[in-house]
Amino acid sequence: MGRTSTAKEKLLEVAFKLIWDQSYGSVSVDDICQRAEVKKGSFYHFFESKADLAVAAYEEHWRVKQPEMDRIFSSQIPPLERLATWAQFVYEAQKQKAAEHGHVCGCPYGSIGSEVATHDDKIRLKCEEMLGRTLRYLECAIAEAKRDGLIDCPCPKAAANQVGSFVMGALVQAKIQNDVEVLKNLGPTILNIIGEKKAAVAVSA
Amino acid sequence: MGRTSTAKEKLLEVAFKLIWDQSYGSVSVDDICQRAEVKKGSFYHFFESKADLAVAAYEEHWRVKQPEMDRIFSSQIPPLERLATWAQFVYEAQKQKAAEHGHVCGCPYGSIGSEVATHDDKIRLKCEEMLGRTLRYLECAIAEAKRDGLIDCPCPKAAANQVGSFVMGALVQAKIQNDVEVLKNLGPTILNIIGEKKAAVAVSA
DNA sequence: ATATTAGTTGACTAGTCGGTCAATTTGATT
DNA sequence: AATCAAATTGACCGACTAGTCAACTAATAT
Repeated sequence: MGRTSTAKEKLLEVAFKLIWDQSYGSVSVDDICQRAEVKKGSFYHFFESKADLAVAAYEEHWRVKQPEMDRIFSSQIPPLERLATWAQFVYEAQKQKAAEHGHVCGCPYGSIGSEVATHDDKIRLKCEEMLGRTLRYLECAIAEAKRDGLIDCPCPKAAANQVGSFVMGALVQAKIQNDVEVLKNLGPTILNIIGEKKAAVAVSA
Repeated sequence: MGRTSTAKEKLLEVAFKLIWDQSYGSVSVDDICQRAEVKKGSFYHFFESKADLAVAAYEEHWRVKQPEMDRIFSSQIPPLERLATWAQFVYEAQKQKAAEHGHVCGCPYGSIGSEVATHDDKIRLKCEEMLGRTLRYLECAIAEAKRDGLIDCPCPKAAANQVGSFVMGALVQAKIQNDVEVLKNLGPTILNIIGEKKAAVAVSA
């Protein structure tokens, strides 16, 4: 039935990259079409609006990202090591992005989410959802660390939120200062927030 | 010499409010002029560009905010209490803003800063400066708490950055979730991050 | 009173914005 | 080979964008 096309996929990919690299408001539909080598008419054949494309682009991005997250947060890996690996991953990913684009790009959920939060509920809700999915990995790892007696943490869910806030804030700072090195050592602070038990005997001395 | 005017001050005030409430990109010069009851011609009599206005608005905002920060971080107050008061202040301020505008507004430095970071260096640098000024209060309080032996903290400056990241991230999350209650109990986590000494004897048991 | 200077005004530009649409082309199915 | 649905195209829309400017007004200092 009818002809086939890769235009939709190209649009999703280009849109996510462009919006992440710049911002939602400063990237126009024309920009996206030009970079995707797709005419605007085709754009509106596949998407109802710019906001709809953004939401779809987030979902497509997650489809690619999830396996990576599943690997980092694999049950085969000790829970605290998962968090350390994730922290390192965040740093490395930002470093690579920064090298590609010439500046720190920050968190695509946090930056765009807080940009449009007060005037585009569709995108805001999608960003909220993406954040929630990420926090679930954190909560799971923290809960398991607690079960293993590795940390002293009354509420894994609250702790996951705190860790999420800290990392998100660090990404915002890195973007504003345009300095990826802000993200170099998130790991230790994360462990500190969730109450890692350090050699307790030493404290009693 | 010549006639006097309050237009400039009105523009600064309205611009900051509007941009904070919405975003830099989605607020037009026309919007600002309309709300300030100033004609666009007058706008460009006082400011060279929209970006220039934004930078000036940040400075004007700080002029009003600084005394408040000086009071919260007064040397007369025990250092850890300063941090707790600030945490409470952030929460209360956001609650009031949210009640006024019908949605959480978040951090004017973080939100706008990360929105424009990759395509407006003037504003980015101003936001960086505003963040730096805020971090100085934190660092000072943390250093004093360390001096007083209240906390176990190797580097006050690094700790201040961590606290700043955490609070900033919490503000982003609050904005994206449009829920001010995310900010209700920042205090304890802040103390946790900077290594508050809890009854050490209990740990040795 | 008058010259000077600062502020005001509204019409104007050229370009961009998100979005529309009818005509056309294409490729897979039959 | 014919059919039909899906994809492409480019011209087009009205609204809006940041920014300009020459004419005008009014307050102040002399």
